[in-house]
Order: sequence, then structure tokens, then C-alpha cells
Amino acid sequence: MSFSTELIKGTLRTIILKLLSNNDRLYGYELTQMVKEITGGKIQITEGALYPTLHALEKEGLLTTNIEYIGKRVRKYYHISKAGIETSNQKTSELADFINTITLLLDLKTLNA
Amino acid sequence: MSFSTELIKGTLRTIILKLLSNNDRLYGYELTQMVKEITGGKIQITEGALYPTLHALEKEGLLTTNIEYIGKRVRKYYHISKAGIETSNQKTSELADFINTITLLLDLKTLNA
DNA sequence: TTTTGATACCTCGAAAACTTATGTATCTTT
DNA sequence: AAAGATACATAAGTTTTCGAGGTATCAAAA
Repeated sequence: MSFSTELIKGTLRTIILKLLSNNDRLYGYELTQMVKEITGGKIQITEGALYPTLHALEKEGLLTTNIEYIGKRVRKYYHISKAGIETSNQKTSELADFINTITLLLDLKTLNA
Repeated sequence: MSFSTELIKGTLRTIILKLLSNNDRLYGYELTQMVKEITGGKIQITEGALYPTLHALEKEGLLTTNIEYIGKRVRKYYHISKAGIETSNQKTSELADFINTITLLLDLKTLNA
């Protein structure tokens, strides 16, 4: 079903930043659903990991927020800042580089369709 | 230089098992050097991570060992067991699958030469 | 109409995996 | 003689994430 989650470790920040680079604004729950849908359920972001990470990224100035009310329900939208975009690009290319390296090391090319 | 190491987390066991699938026997230090060389220094396995992991894999029956003396110096060779090979194959294809998924999610295809 | 499930936020203790530091010892090269 | 590479190992601390728990609104089904 979903991946043994050790692999996902270290990629959460990159995922969040990248998705917020591609989308003007997203709220937390929406992010989890988006990842779930795109990956066919293979990657599931847990809320216990998501929210603290979003708060940290905001604190670091990589994301900004604004709150909207849907009826009486709070919804907190996240936007990426300029610094966030830079970090996103840097982290994304680092991940791409890492993938190339590990593919070489483990000879995954034939497995990697 | 080397990757921000969060990415490597979760891949160490897979790296060890796969390299021991491809090589009849390797000792710890040799493993670190091999990884360093193949990856051009991009992935550096620290001894503090390596040895406990090797011990764990042995305890789980995925690796076996035998000791040799080079002069007066101990060298501990690791071999992979049948169970280890199965685990290696499983973990390797899981990693390949994860890479495909994260590549799709983050749109890395263009970056991934 | 009540209860279930989805939406939507959040915190906190515990676990896992690793880093950094430390330790021991041998061998080789300067 | 000292420094650096080889070769093993442990242990405290950090980071990241999971799992469980908590609150509340809204929609649909029973």
C-alpha cells in the first residue's frame, strides 16, 4: 500500500515547498489530499507531521499565511515567499541529484521505468 | 558537497543490502569507501550509522559474518543470506517505486537527466 | 434526529534513524 | 616520531516523523 515511511523522511519539506511553488495557495488538509491523489495513495502525509512542519516553515519565513472562514470553519491558507521559492528550487534540485546518485549506486535504472 | 543528510535516512539499509547482493563479501570500512567512490563523495556513510546497522541486520538474520586477521588487525566480513537477498530485492524495488512516485509528484523528470 | 464520516485545525509523547564525539588499536608514510 | 589511513566499536543527543488524542463544523445517512 503506502511506502514504508522511512523513505519519506527528509522529503516532506521539499514536497510542501514544491507544491506551494506550483500552486498560488493551499491549506493543510488540501495538501494531504493532493499528495494522496497524485500518488494514488502511495504517499500519505500525516497531520501530525504536516502541521508542525508548516508552522516551522512559516516561522522560518518560507511560507506566509492568511485565514479564511468557510461558514464558521477556519481555513488557513499557505503561500510561498520569495525565500521559500529559492529554498524550494534548491531542495528540489538536491533531491533530483540525490535520486540520480542513488539510482547509480543501486543500479535502479532498469527498475525505474 | 554531500547531500543534506535527511535524504539518506531510510536508504542506508537498502544500500548495504544491495551492495552485499552484488558483492560476495564486504567489510564495514570497505563499504563506506565503496559508496564514497561510486557516488563521487556525494554520499558518505558515517561509521556511527554503519556499524549499528550492520549489527542489526546480522541479528535479524539478513547478514552473516566471519572474521579475518590482516596481520594483527581484525577485519569483519559480511555476507548476505537468502533472507537478506529477498529483503534486498523487496527494499530495492520499493525504493525504485518511491523514486518514481516522488518524481511524478515533484515533476522531477526534466531535472532527472 | 442522531450519529457517522468527511473536513479542518492542533499538540504531544514516543519511536526511529542518524550525527557527532569518543575510544581503541594497527599499519604506513613522512 | 608523528600523522594519517585503516578498522572496529559505543553512546549521547538531535531531528523527523508517527500515532494518539483533542476540538469543532458540516453533510449525509440511518
